[in-house]
Amino acid sequence: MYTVADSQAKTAAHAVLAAVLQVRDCELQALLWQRGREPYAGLWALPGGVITADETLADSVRRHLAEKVDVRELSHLEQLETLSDPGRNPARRELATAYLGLVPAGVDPHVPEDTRWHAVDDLPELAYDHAAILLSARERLRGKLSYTNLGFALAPPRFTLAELRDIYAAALGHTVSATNLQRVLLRRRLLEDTGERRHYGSGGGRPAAIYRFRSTELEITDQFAVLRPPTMDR
Amino acid sequence: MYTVADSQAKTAAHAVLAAVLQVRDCELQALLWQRGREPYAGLWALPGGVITADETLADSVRRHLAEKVDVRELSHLEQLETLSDPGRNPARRELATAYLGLVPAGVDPHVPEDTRWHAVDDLPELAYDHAAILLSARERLRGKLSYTNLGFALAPPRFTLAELRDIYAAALGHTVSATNLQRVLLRRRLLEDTGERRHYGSGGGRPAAIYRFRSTELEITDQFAVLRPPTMDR
DNA sequence: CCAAAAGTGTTATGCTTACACCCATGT
DNA sequence: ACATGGGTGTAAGCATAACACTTTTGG
Repeated sequence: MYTVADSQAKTAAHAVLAAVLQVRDCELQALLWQRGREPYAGLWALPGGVITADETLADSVRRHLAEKVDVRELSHLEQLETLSDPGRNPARRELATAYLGLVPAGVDPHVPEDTRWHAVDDLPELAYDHAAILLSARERLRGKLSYTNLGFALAPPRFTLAELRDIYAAALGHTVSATNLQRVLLRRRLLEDTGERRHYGSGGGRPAAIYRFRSTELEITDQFAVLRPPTMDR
Repeated sequence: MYTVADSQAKTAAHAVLAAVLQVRDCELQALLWQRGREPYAGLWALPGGVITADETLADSVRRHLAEKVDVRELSHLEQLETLSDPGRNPARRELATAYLGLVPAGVDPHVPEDTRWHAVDDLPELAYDHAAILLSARERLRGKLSYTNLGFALAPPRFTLAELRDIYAAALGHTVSATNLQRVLLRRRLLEDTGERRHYGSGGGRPAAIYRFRSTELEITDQFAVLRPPTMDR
């Protein structure tokens, strides 16, 4: 026989979680908050919470994130996967749908006391299954940086190629050549030159052209290179 | 105040749906069942149903599919996305997590009366948002055929290259050259020669070598060609 | 004039498609 | 012998990485 408390616990059984990533100080960092109470008191967790009866999952993520970071700063939000292991939450049965959120470099949202940015390469101990979610979020980001225009979501509105190289290098986790990055992104027509010029580092040097992304909607820019259709048909 | 009926209705608010695909008659086909009652009576729908309190989503898909098709035939099952639009089900609030299931060519599972295979290129009218789910399942399949070894899940245990070409062509929706398919899959070491030989078509001709996939676990075989790390570091 | 940073030209490489040609078998 | 389909050799195309070299500024 169910009690009212049971029924409410059951209705609250779907949560959302957000892996919010930003390139800060030339590192890929994630937004985490420190749990105050059990379970996992003191450990760090992804922001999120339970959904209400009349909102979509994406709306719910935005609503919960609003407490942590100004949601207008979110340049991209996409669903990752839904976790359903009955034992993932020791307290009660809870499904959780994970999202990837991105914040452009350069902005520094005001975050609450218990919340902090952490380098994804040097994470503290995380609660629940959040560490695995965060790493899969990074994998998704790395993949999409390569075959879509998702860079727009990590880059500021305008940038030099050296700045963009640093952002890509931080997100991808390996060095990136500004020379080759420029050619790839220009040939694919992801970038356009604004005509402005700016200095990057401290010393002298030739001023860099300032670019912007041509589109801020996600587009697939490079269909998988393998097994593509013959050029004649289709 | 909640009643027991309410609480059960609420706990039943998470469903699973499966887009089960197989190459049949050189076409990519999907398993659909025809709804008997409202809403959407007479329209075709993806198999699925609500989850129970103690199963994972993947287990639930397998359980619901067991009524439609022998689950031992399923060569692959992966999660697609979770749909959450409050209006997607007119009767009640219901989240649904969609899965992609694959059945190898050659087997012909016994299916119930109300269930039939339909060519994905020539679908009947589908209930709910199932048409969009089915098309996104096909996109996922097409992508993964290109950069993983997922072909193992569509191919029979042993096959000639001509047979494999027909399977890839049906799934990808464009012609595929057996010559080039062989070279790509052999160089990536996805296939191995069993040493056996067999005739493919009706007439004469040189007998074809019989191959099998080296692995039947999903593996990423071609990291994105673009923006890969420099060969020196990492 | 020199250092520093940006950007271009050029070459090398790897993977792919396209296609001609050789191979093995049945009738 | 010849038709039929299987398989290999080879050339061409394309996108990328690598790197030398030129350009443009500040001091």
